[in-house]
Amino acid sequence: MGVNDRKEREKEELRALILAAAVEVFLQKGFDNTSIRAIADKIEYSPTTIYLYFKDKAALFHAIHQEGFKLMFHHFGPLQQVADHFERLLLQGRYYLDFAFQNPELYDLMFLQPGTMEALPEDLEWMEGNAAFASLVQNVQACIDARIIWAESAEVLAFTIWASIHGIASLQIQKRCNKVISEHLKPHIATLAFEQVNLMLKSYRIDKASKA
Amino acid sequence: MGVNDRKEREKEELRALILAAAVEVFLQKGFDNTSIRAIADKIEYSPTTIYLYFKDKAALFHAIHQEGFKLMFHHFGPLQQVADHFERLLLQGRYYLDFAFQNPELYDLMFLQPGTMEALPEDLEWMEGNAAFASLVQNVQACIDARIIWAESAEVLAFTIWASIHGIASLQIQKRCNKVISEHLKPHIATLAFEQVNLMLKSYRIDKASKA
DNA sequence: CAAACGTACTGAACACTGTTCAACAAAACA
DNA sequence: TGTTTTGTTGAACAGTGTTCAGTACGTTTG
Repeated sequence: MGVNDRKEREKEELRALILAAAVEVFLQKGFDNTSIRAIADKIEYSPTTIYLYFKDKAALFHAIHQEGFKLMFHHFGPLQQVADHFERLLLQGRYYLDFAFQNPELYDLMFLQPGTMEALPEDLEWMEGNAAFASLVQNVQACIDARIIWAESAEVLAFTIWASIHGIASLQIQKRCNKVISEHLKPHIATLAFEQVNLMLKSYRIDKASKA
Repeated sequence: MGVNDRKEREKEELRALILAAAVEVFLQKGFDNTSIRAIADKIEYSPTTIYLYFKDKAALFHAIHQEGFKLMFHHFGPLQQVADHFERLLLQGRYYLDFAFQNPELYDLMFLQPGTMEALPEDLEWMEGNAAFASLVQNVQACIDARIIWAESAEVLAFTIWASIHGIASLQIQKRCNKVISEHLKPHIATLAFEQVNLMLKSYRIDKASKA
């Protein structure tokens, strides 16, 4: 049955085409101004066609949000080469912030838009988010096991770390930073953020002096 | 001219009526489902009338956001009675999180929705946010001056504190918490958040042992 | 008191949005 | 060749923010 194979391939291709166009429009015009009709126009198909490949607009945005996570995991790739546990944890924080600052619209969709969570397919788990958080917990646990840092619960500490870094990213992306911070500090927000991450993580570090 | 006075009073009253209805619909139906027509229906006026009192939907939401800040400042009221600088700073963190958890929709509008910032009247300053941040900076500065905590810059530390707490509030309100945190931790998110605030603030405290 | 004015208000319309459904054309199969 | 399946779409529905010409009423003036 070579015919069915080809048809399935073509279906996959059109789905990918729609998704690519959706990402493009989304990154160009932002969340609120991304309409089904605009996406359809871009690929020269009828708006109705999109509904044959995605249940509704929420499902389409969920697919975009998945692309965002793919990109983020790709961004995290180099971490696997870092052997030192604490260094790896530090870097993950930096890479996370890097990703947020470099892809504000995607970060918004992944971690800020509430709709993205409400539209999880069939109320299943948030796989992408869980995977990302699990990798953070794992890195924290490695530090605890190696007695580099101390914490009662790796999960709680990981959540704390995540919240702090996310807070900076969120304030920046949702434009609360620039309205509040002094003019002379604005160019250094990214630097400040990194220093903050370092400082926070190091405050959990077991003091080597107290060991001796 | 008693007539003009009365007219101005009536105009003010209708504006207040529209705003109250807008807040009510907003708190009931959420940001996305608050339509001009729904607000107009509630007060039995034509949708067109609303545009005689508010330039557009963004201006109306800006007014709601102002109401939110009024409520928050009211929430902060008891702080003025707290004489101990460090205790006051701690409490401000708790009250801020309290406010966020108790008024998620308002917090969303005030600190998360990007539209709220883009629609500042005539690109002026973000007065409400600036005032709130200034009060935090002031409390931090008081702690620094009293040599309770150490920091190079009160503003930078205030920003760091704000970002951390906002991060927790943001993850909670935008529903990323419940999807990622273990089942047994969920009932304690608020508690965890408070402990996190305490821990973070205390890590900046000047160690009394090192003084001696 | 009656006519003119000013203004608070509105109905209808425009251009958009997401979404659905009956209709159609073309490809696949018999 | 005739039938069925499949991919695609135009038109429509209900909703959105917003505008503008028009109305109706309270106030001021002649």
